[in-house]
Amino acid sequence: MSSDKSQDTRSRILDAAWRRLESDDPRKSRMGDIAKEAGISRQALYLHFPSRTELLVATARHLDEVHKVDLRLEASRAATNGIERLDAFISAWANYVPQVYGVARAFIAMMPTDEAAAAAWKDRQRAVRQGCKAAVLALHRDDMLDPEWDTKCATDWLWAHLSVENWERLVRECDWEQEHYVDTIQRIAKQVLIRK
Amino acid sequence: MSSDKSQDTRSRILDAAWRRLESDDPRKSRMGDIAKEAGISRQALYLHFPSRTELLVATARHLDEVHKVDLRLEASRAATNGIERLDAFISAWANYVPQVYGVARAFIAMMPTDEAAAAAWKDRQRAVRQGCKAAVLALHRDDMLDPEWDTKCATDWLWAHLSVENWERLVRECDWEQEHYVDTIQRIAKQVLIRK
DNA sequence: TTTATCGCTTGACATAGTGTCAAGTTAGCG
DNA sequence: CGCTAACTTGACACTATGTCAAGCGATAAA
Repeated sequence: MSSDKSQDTRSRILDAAWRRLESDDPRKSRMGDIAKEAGISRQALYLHFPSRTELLVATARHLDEVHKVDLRLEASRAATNGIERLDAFISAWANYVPQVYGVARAFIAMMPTDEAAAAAWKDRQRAVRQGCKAAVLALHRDDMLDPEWDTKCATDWLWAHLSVENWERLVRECDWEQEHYVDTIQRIAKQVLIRK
Repeated sequence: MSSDKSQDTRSRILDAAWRRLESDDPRKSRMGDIAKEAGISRQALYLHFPSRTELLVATARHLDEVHKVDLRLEASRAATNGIERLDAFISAWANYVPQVYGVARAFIAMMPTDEAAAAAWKDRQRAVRQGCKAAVLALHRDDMLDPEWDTKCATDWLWAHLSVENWERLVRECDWEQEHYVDTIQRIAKQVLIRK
């Protein structure tokens, strides 16, 4: 199960999946396409992953590890005050989005039909929401949260505002520069959440 | 082509499609399900609509007519100043979203795979964006647009903020009351777009 | 040197949903 | 009576996922 060769192939599959999902035509990310990209047969894929959903979940986790998401988000927890923390969290997450975009899109596409994919994606979303909540609570502790908001709704809004779909719309469809996106979202978040 | 009976069946199909898309389990909106709901055979559907995509497009247009979207959005154009216009447009659109949600979700689900569905949905989106643009330009004419923004980016942001996905997240997933959603989005839009 | 096992291949097949095709039925109408 | 429009039934092609079975080659253990 965990021989060198098997592990090596597994990595090649995950890389191949990522490459296809990130490519020009992400519709060419069927099991056969990914297998071909990895240089193995379609059936061999199923020897490593029981389903497309599981493969995508593994690919997402793989990306998390490669890009050390934990560390990135950790940094925002180190901020000394609520505002810095908000900025740091937004910057950390918003700059990770472009790198998981391919995988995210695949999950979003599968959600309506695939129960398991929907669950996996929601789970990841929950983690982001957790970060939003922490940022909002930090603001609240500093008595910096605009009294128009309760912490629950503020978290909801921030989370929605940081969604992959929002990023997709602004950066991919409206051609915002990534940097402009991050700056603008930070500015708006502060403007909306922080007491005047 | 335009006999009474044929037109009547067509309406029944559109109603049936809408009902299924809006139902508890919208995955049960396959061609067979919709046909059954309309009380005809699956094949008869294809006598009226050449494809599922075309059926959805027709359903969306049907809803637009039934709910008189043109009139609703017209009202926002009558506002005397930019701020009123922004409020009116947001209220008009945001209160229409719940009624097209089922159809919207179906389009969103088909987008990644179906070229024609993607085009049709983007076309509808363009219309909303047009409304956003008009509202932003009205603000700009009143010299009320925050100088942080140029009109293009302000339009982009407002459009993203009013997306169906955003509504879905806040109202369906986070359990906001529709009224609370509308009020909050209006408040934020003003806070973000209007010069201090 | 034989034997077993692991990782993989090839090819056939089940399933679900869309869309096509062909032949037949039924109701209304001149 | 016979025509036509609207619809039915049933078979089929296609695509993508996922399953199953048989076989093959290299490596490692007896």
